[in-house]
Amino acid sequence: MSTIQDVARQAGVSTSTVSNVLNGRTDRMGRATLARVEKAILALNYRPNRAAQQLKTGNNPMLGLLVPSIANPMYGYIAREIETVAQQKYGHRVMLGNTYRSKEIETGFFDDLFSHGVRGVIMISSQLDEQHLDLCVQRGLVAVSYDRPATPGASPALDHVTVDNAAAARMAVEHLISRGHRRLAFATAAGQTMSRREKVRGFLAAAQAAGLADSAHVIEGSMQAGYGDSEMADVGRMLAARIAADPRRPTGIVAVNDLMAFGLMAGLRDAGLSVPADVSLVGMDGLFLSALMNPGLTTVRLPVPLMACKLVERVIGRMADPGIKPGEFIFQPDLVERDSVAAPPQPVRRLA
Amino acid sequence: MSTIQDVARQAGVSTSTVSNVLNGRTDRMGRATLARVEKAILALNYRPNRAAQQLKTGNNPMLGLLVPSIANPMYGYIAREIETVAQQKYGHRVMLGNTYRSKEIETGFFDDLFSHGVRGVIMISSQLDEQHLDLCVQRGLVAVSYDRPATPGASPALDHVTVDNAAAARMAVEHLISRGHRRLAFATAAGQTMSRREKVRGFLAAAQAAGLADSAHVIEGSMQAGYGDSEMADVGRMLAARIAADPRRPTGIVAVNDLMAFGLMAGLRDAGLSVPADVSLVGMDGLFLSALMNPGLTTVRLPVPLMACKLVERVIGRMADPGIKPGEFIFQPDLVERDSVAAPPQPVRRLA
DNA sequence: TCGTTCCAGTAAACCGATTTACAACAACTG
DNA sequence: CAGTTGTTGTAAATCGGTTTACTGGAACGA
Repeated sequence: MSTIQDVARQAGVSTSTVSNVLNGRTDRMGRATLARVEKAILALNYRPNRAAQQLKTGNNPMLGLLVPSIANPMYGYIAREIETVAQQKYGHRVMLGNTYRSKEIETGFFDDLFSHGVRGVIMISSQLDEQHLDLCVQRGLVAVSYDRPATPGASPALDHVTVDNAAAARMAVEHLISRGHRRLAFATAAGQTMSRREKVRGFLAAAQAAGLADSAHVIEGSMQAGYGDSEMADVGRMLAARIAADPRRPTGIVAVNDLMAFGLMAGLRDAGLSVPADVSLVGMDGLFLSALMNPGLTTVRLPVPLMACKLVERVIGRMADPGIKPGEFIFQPDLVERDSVAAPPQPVRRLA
Repeated sequence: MSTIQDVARQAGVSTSTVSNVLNGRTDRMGRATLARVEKAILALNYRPNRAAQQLKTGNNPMLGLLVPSIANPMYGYIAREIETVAQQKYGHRVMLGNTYRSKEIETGFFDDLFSHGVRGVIMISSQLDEQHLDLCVQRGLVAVSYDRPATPGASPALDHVTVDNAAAARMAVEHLISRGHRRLAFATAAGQTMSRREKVRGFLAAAQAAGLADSAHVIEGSMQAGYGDSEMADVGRMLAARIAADPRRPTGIVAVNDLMAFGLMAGLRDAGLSVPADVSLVGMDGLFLSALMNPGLTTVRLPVPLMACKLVERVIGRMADPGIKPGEFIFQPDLVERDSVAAPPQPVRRLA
């Protein structure tokens, strides 16, 4: 690997001049000098050593990206978008970490970000407890959080980029109601996250607004590990068994996310129930996989590419200009209709 | 952020001594001194600056990880395993990049690895052309490649960790044959990769061995973008339409991977065909999602966690000891039987 | 007592960039 | 001609660690 000294020697100038070229201060030298330096850079295939740059300047064109589990297709999708815009639009690389929703792992990741001189991080995780985040923000990290609204009253030290989760739940409920459903359920996993809480709130509010407060319930399955990829679907599957066993079961179910919906579909099938003939189902996320399910899953789609752009734009923007105040950015989802919702089954009238 | 100087001052020793503590050379000092230094480190919550360490020592506890697209659930799964063992077992972080199977993007990633002082990279991508890899290996990168066997004759500069793709295809074929299928197809996407080539070879060989050479065909769908996540399923969907339209269509299909199988299932359904009543289907990969499909997808499962361990072990091992020669590590897959394979439909006997 | 060895620890060079302060020298200006 | 300004460039300090070569003193042996 060649160094700035090699380039300087080759071009017959000082390292300062090479550095000036590197940093666009080309007005400080003659045209001929500039040309010589550029030629030398090309000839040696020179690339500045980031470690040295960073040591001196204190920052690193890199972003931290924390996801609960990159094996979750939703997080994989978001991560793809984030990495792509960070790289192509801003020239930043990304350092990836799976947190498994563990506070210790998150804290360890922050430590490593610091020691690597990374100053910005995108957090895809919406644990209720934000304290350890505040701590790392105090230490100087620029953090942007996905999928959780700002905690009212808490110090707004983070940016929040999120979908309107309550609206998403409302859209799902209204869709089911418009098809004639009256007995509704919201299927979710144990473990509070901000987004789940918001979705539950939206679900309940929408049901109440339609006068269905008494026949809308939240069903919660427990998770062992607590992060969700395959486990989320497993929870759905178990939940489906519970639902199927209930004689007064709901006819329309809203799933907290697509993976849960996939599990629910499989579980209902296991129990001999048909979607949508026996029960209708609406997912949330809009994974490309939802189009491949049988039946195709009706789902509330998040504008992932837009949100990813905003996430990256905010971290990098705020790293460049610390004067920018953290903000909250709420995106609107939309409903994608497929085949998992139909009219509720006609109750079989018992002959007395 | 506190520096080694702060620690030295606080403990009343020189920076060399602190450095010795940091690097485990505790025998070079008295017990009391060691204790003072350790106390100071704790008190200041000191973490060494990686950039400075790296600048001096020339390496960085970080790995590059290249995937075609992290939105592909299979790559997400592998990436999760890799990141987890790299971090937990070896204390290395990972820098992630989506290559979209573009040689330019890959090369750009290598450049950035160099400038960040990263010396090891895991490549999940099996393009036929390995030349640009050789180039970066020459420059001193330790590269480990997933899912491609070593090119015979080529310089074995890389480690190769791969599943026995030919055997995987053979298992799928033999399973179909054991259920009575005689007309077989292998569904794949355009664009040669090593693993696809091997699978095709295994498919054809197994068919021939069973005396079915004339009724086993490879069906190839074209891709625009060329990397595969949602696109791979789209190709499957299109391919299914083509298959359904064929009066002499195969009764048993092996898909190049699970995503392709998902697309195939959806496409066959679109065409009014039933899996497995009309056509049987075997996938490859063993995604957790394959268990959620309707019907559950029978698939050849790759031992992803084992392979991920080996990948990480090899890169890090070879970075530590350049004397280790690159090797080839082949893992065996296994068949997971679900509900997408049945006996072929009885041909309807036309009344003459 | 002198010379040697060992122990505990330090000073200083170095990794590869950035940046500040300054130096030549030419060209104006009054 | 002396003084000012502008242009083009450089020397050297610095970021935060690692590592080599060395030092002061105690302990030991002869």
